[in-house]
Amino acid sequence: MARRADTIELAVLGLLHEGPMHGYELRKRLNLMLGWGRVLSYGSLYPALKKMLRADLIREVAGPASPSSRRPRITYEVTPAGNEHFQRLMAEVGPTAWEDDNFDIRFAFFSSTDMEIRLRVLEGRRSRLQERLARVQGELERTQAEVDRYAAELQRHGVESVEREVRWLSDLIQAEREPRPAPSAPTD
Amino acid sequence: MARRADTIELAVLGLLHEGPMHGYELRKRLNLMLGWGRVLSYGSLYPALKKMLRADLIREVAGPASPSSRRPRITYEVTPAGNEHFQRLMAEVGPTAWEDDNFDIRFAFFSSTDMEIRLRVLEGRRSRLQERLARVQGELERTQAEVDRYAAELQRHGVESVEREVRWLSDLIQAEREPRPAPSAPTD
DNA sequence: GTTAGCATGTAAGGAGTTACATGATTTT
DNA sequence: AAAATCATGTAACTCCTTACATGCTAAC
Repeated sequence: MARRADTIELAVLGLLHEGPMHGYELRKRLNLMLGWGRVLSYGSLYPALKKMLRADLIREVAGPASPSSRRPRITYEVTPAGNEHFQRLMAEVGPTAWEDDNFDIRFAFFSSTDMEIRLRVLEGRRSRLQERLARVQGELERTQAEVDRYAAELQRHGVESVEREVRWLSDLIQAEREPRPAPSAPTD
Repeated sequence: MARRADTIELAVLGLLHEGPMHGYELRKRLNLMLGWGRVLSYGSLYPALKKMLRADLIREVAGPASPSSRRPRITYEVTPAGNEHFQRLMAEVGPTAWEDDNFDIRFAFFSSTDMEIRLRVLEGRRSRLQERLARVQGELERTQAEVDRYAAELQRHGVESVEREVRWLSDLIQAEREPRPAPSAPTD
């Protein structure tokens, strides 16, 4: 099943998909990629790598990729089993929280999957957002008068942001469905 | 100092500011208020209430607010010490992560603080976002060519969203600075 | 009469951060 | 020569979620 911890595995496998890397570089790339949102610490990355090594999802690369000199860096690459696991995680349909938490990472590695899965992920996210939107707007109407001015503004801004994201997803879904890879976005 | 756990305290104190409430209701209101983002479980709320009770931030309300009948609900109210603590948390300048994590909650309770603090919180958030924006955009330029199509689109969307939020904050800051609260009554 | 919602709590466990420990190499 | 950055790792601790335990009342 889709556990919480699979997030790191997904990210690591996705990055190693591009080529062998060692832990330090993995962390840098990851923190760059996530950008906004939490940064990953060594305290979670290295143990995760060890675990993945034991599970045969990744393996150490034999040849010393760097000429020599430096401290022995441990460079990893994906195993066939790791590749399978990656595809499974990319396609996985789990609890809402899991799918939402991992949307960004999945999206970032879309190039490494099929269109079928890309569409499923995009549409899944869109429908979850729309569902929440409906729920929140229903609650807004019900409690309309009694809410504080600032609380209301926060709600309004939240709704607006989510509506924007839904539009973004819709554009992406459409672009995904169209055969030709359009050069630029139609603007907003 | 500002610890991670203070988030719940801040939220509870802010809600109780509106009037006495029991745990169950507190949780409902909170999950409504947070809306998007994680929901709070009883497993964290009730222990937190106990802890706050011990710290004399809240106290049980004597009079049975509800006629009777129901299971004995424990209704809480804020103590003077709790009120002080609330104001301290609202004004607190801590590590970036803490301030960012708590921005929404603080904003939702803006009515319970002074304009001075509101401005500080809004401006603090804006400058942190702008800082990150500059950093990410710098990195985008540096790595421009080599990034994956989807990863790039995610970055672009992220930048756009943050830019929007900066504009939103700027509007709020300006509104806060203007003497007249344009649309409706001057105060509450 | 049984399901759903109200209401409060505890125990176990997951996940990740912080802080510590260590040492080489490059830049200033 | 010092400071920054590369590089890997461990241990303790925090915080929260899940699952369990309990029992009442309202609605269907």
